[in-house]
Amino acid sequence: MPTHFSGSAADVRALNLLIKLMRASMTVKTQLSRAVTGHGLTEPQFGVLETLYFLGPLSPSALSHKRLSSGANITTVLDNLEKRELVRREQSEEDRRCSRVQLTPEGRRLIARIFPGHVAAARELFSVLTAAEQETLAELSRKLGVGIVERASRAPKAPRRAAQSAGRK
Amino acid sequence: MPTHFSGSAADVRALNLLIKLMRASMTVKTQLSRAVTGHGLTEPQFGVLETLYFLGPLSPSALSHKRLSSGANITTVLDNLEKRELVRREQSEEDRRCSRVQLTPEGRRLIARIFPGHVAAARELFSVLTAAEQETLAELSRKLGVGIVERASRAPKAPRRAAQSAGRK
DNA sequence: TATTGTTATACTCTATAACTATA
DNA sequence: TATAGTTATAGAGTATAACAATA
Repeated sequence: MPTHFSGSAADVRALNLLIKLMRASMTVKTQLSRAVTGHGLTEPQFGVLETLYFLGPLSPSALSHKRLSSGANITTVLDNLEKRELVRREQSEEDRRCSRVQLTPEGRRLIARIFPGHVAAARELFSVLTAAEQETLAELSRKLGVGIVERASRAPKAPRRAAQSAGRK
Repeated sequence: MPTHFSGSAADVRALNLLIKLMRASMTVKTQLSRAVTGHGLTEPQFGVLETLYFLGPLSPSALSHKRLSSGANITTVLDNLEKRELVRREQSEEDRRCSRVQLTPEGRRLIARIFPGHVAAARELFSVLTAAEQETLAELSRKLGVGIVERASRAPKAPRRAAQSAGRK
């Protein structure tokens, strides 16, 4: 798509970056998802297991924040994982509205078995870049991701940074 | 998740890059999708319209290759676009198995209206990086994406380049 | 026989809104 | 009233397999 588009230099640069970045990330994602689907897991399911594996038991609402999806959606994904007995929900005793989601032994076993291969596959894919290039790419990605989130939180709605709560009331 | 993982230096580097790259691309994608869903389009629908807009009429099979999804899936997405009269299918006269998918005037109008804002939004997001950083990120992304695809096509199935058809029979 | 495309089928994901239980 | 989570509902995406039409 890079052709046919005429705009400012900044527009052309942005579009070029957008295409390259999306294509690269999609390619990586697609390649890596093979290992995951091979174990009968969908990508969201894998993401939830991985999150629980590294962060420990979490409430559904915490999971929905971490995974950036709605509560109802997390409920669905957890239902599917619970059917396969990979996670378990336990009700909290202090606040009985809350629950804690944790890996079952089988769930832990599965993610522990998949994860090293997942990393190895990523290492293999990334080996088309030198170590230095990988580090540069990681750093620029980090700066981009963090920068966007920070900017968004600084100016929740308005396009310019203006004191929003000081506006009309 | 970067914590808690112990592996070789290459593994740690790969996992770090994977997390940063996926997070950045997801953040960009999520931000940009708002404009698209605002027009009642899903991401796959937008992708198909965009592809037809820049490449002209294509067959469903060509679309499924471009978009990296199955033929049946493209059929579904095209059905949904056709319901809204944004694309039209025409049967080829030479090879009557084939068809050509093209934008309707409304489809062209819609994508032409959305696309500039899409680019502008990308430009705005990427402005957290300098122009030089954007170019570096694009170049490394390109190298990564192209490198993976080339490597995969060189060794279609086997992990090592060995004459596959010379194996057992 | 091989190719193009659709149908049939079956899930999973996803969101919004309404609801339950608790605080 | 507000919060945590589920249910209800609806639709879109996705894939595999079977099929039709054509080459």
